[in-house]
Amino acid sequence: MSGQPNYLSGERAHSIGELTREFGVTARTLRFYEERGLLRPRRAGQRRLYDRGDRTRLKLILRGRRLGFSLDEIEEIVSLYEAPQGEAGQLQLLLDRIAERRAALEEKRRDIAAVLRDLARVEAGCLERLDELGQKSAGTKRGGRA
Amino acid sequence: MSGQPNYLSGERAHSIGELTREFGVTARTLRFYEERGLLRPRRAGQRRLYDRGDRTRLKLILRGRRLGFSLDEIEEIVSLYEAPQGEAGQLQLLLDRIAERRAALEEKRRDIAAVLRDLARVEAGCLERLDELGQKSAGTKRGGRA
DNA sequence: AACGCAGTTTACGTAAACGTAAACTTTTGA
DNA sequence: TCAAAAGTTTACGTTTACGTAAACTGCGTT
Repeated sequence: MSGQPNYLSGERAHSIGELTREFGVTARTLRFYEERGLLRPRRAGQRRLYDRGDRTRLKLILRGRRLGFSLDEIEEIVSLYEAPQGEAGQLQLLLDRIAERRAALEEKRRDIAAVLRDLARVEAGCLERLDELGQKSAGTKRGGRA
Repeated sequence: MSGQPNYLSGERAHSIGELTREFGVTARTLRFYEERGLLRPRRAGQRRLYDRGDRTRLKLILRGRRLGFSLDEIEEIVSLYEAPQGEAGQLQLLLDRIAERRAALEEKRRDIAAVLRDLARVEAGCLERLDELGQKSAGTKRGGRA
């Protein structure tokens, strides 16, 4: 528990190259996210330095991306995590926005469940059909078990 | 159970305008999906006629879209549902593709769970803070309960 | 000194998924 | 019958999320 800011604490900051390898994104992507205001790494001269907070943000961003959110939406979501502890009105607004996001996520969850269910049905049909074929083949070519 | 094709059965086919209203998409979108091969409504002269099958496909497409899949991925998913009942090799391939899709969906599911968990944490912090404010306000201005 | 490597800015290019406008035909209600 | 409404094709425009290329800087080798 030191009051030191991140860049003075034990953990090393990472170069852009390290980040690209760790997260499987290109440097262009990281710079683009910065340009969009989604990331704000500090600098050592020109070079960007990404600390733990930046990596956390990036994880959130990529999670949102995998879920098909636009960068605008991602920005909104990420901003929820870093809300400024305002007064009652602000807090209520924040709660409302959280509720909205939750609703969107739960729709996605239902969609996923539906697709998974359908896939399971197709798979079952597939296996059944394979089983039939197996039977036939077993009758036709004398053994069955190779 | 009639052997009749859809367009001879009881249910009416729908115009493009009806579809746009039912699903909240533009006609442009429906034509675009057709151009991409995702939909194949039959025609009465020039006009498109969408039957039950087309509406089912559209539902699948929109579900995929909400989940952030590209139209290419959606095409792949939808094609899984209408696989041609091939022989063993084909079936195995189909099973493999189903497994891939399932994996992708389950990653999304985990991502959703993670975001929901984080949102719940932020929400809890929010409520706690609101509670504190409520206490203070209650002490300050004599009543508390409005 | 020269080189290569990682990083930087600037700027134009691109694929996906439609939006929008024009010009035309077909349906349909008054 | 005739004008509005709905639908059609064709074609260019737009936004998002980066890709790609050029030209430059600083640093550690060799």
